[in-house]
Amino acid sequence: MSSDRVNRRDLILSVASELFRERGYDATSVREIADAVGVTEAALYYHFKGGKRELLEAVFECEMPDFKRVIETCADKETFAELTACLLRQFKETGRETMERFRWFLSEFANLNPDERRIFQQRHVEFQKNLAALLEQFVDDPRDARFLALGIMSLFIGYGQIFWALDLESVVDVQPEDVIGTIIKYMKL
Amino acid sequence: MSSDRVNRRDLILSVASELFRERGYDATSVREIADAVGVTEAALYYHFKGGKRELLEAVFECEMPDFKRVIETCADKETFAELTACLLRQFKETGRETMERFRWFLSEFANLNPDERRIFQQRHVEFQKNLAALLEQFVDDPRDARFLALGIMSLFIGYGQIFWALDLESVVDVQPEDVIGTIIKYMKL
DNA sequence: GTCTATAGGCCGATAGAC
DNA sequence: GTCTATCGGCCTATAGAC
Repeated sequence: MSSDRVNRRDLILSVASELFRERGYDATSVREIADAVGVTEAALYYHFKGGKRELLEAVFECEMPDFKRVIETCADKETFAELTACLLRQFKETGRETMERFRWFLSEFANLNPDERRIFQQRHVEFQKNLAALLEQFVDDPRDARFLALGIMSLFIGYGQIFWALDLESVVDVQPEDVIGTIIKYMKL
Repeated sequence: MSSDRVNRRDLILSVASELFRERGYDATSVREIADAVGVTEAALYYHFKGGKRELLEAVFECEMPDFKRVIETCADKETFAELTACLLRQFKETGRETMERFRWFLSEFANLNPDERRIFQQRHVEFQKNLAALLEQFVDDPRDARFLALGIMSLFIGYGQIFWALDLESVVDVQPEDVIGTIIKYMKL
């Protein structure tokens, strides 16, 4: 069937994506990917003529974290407390997956070429700008709004890397709202 | 000379450590390490009978981040502002290297066995407890002190991963004192 | 302790039949 | 499009001479 054919490439991509994230690019062989999909290496090379490296590029593209939805969901809040509560809620719902991707991009950063790095960096700059725009409602100095946006971003990502990627949650028994929430509780805004 | 002989093992270790951090464990071959040291593979296997895996274990041990010095340096501060300023100063001085190691441990987490993971996690729990103890001077609720310690840790590590490991500093042009300092500026402590 | 030589395996990639 | 078969190369690791 035609749809089977069309989907075959996507299937390879999603399997490769999972294995790359699980074991890392260098530790994953084309053989393993082909086996997991249930095709031969030769078939895989038919779909990805650029070989393993093209596979990586395709995974980069489709696994790139996207923060647009987070900003959109929290755009209409009228107080700082409501805004941060909304961000925290989003983080608890979808942050785990985003943080796993972030960890992978970070660990594979050495395998990216300058262009690919730029794209990933640009995503974060974009998020920072959007968040800063939201914060300007509650902060007089736009410079402060920008720095606060970066700080909040650091706080969330720091939590994600320590407690989820490093699995410290299994040792310490805290929740995002405890750690991030307490910092925010002490902020005069 | 005897000292040459004693140091040979350490030399291999430091070269391996650098290559592992630069390219990752899986992407670094024993051949490359031996070449970089200037010995043959066979000589390397004489010093590390457990092969590549033993090399990794040894690197884990000697590259493990240690926060003791940070806590000691900032232990005598009398206000929250002084304490955070001291932490920020330490971070600017030695944080870059610590954060590079953190990034590496994070990216190689899948290659660690449960025991090794525990040791790394334990280091962070220890730091958190020490920092919480310092914060109890300025915060009434010990529970809040603990959560604030975790939050501050998240903030610093988040900054390090985003702006240094991801090299966002080259795109955004901020400094740790801008981002972390602004968050702290808005805290009522 | 360090070397040379080599075993044995998995790697990425391709040719050519169907 | 998918297969079988295969190539040359690099990998980890070891045996044995010096």
